[in-house]
Amino acid sequence: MDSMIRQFYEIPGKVVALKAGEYLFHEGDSAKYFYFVRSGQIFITKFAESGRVLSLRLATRGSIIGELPLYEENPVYIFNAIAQSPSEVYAIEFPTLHSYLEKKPSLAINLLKIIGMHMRKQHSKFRDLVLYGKKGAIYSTLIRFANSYGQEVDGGILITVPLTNQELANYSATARESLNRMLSELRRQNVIEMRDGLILIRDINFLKQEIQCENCGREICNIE
Amino acid sequence: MDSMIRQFYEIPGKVVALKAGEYLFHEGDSAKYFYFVRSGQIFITKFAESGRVLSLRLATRGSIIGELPLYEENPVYIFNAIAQSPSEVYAIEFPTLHSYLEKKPSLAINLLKIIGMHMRKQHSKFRDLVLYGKKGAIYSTLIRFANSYGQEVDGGILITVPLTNQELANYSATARESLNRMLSELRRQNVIEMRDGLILIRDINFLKQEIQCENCGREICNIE
DNA sequence: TTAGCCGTGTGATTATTATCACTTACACCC
DNA sequence: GGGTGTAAGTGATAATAATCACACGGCTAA
Repeated sequence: MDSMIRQFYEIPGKVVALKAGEYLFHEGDSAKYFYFVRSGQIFITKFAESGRVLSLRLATRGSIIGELPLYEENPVYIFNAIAQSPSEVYAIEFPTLHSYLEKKPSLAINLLKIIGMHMRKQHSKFRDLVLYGKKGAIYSTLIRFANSYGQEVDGGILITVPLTNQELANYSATARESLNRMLSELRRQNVIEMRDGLILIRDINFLKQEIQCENCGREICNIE
Repeated sequence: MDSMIRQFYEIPGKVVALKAGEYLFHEGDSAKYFYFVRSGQIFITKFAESGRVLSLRLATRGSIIGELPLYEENPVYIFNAIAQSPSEVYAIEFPTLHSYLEKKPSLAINLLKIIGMHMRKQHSKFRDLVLYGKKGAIYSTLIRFANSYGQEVDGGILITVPLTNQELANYSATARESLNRMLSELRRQNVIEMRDGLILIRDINFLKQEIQCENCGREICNIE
């Protein structure tokens, strides 16, 4: 993925540094920049009027952000982007990106590839949620986090991002209590365990089986 | 949308004619062609092992199909495409499309625009389902069909595509019986009515309010 | 040291949705 | 006209998930 991104560094833009918790943009803001992440992690979320929060991605080095309104008339961000940890992003103005895309076909094709990958991710997430309910959403989220931020340790895969139950619930569009109960159940079944406040997945195959994972690969089945 | 598609006609390809009910491709088939629809309507669906069917789109004139695996290593269709009525599609081989995209930046940019639009559609569908449950999925499906295939008539908007309850349920990932009950409820509330086997939406604003429609416009809120 | 806050865990209850089982309605064909 | 098939409609029940209420533990700031 990094190789596809490299090309974008040649486009003039600016580096933006963010502290943990700082917003890069809010949904509804008029959209001026296309971003990609140089370092750190960025939450992508959406608010519901009811007060609920829907978490969509946790972008990391090499992820692009804010690409959706690229060719809109009055571009507006439809998500929030919030730094989870201190982060740096590279910001390119839409008109600048437009002109480079017109001049450099290989750049446009790379962007096509990246966005195509995003589509695939979304489809697979949609599938998991729709066909296997909340359980599907939660198991799928765990697998995605493992693929993006998992580290092989003795006993399984450690998800190296600290996540509260509430945050995990936001990713699976679930009530915190429901998520909590399902995690307890998984713990009882020895599928996961907690280690220093992080989740250790002991039996990822169990999760995959339950949601009839199509083994689409880490390129697609991730949370970035 | 048509203007964006016109360019693709200049690429060498072949016309494929389909009878109603005929498959253009099955999920799992190795993918060789990128298609766009010249006439007729094409169902895009996905099967679950449980026997359930998930309907995703009803493509029509100007819609592109099979774009997802365009840049995959071993491209495979991940959906089924079935003609709903007698249809014609234009088929372009992936390598041919690749070379044209490299030569004509404006073509790549048009494809970017189209795929970007698809992303927006998907996101809004995901939102409706996730935040407002099955009711959200069903109301959203009705609104999308109205936007794509609705005709203003006396008393409301007539959805000019014949749809069984089962088919509608597949679009909303709902049990037929649940869908049926919700439609009955909407009929009782005078929000919809049946006319010659088609659905007439008498009060689309009711549907929009219930799911906190963001009024994203027909370009996005459709089923194509 | 202690009060306050935050996150976790859990029981009880309610709301939503699926499933099962069946009836009715209608079109089509012999 | 009767038989067959397919879709619609509906009651009863079960499964799933949300909501409400509250207890507990750990951390921290006064």
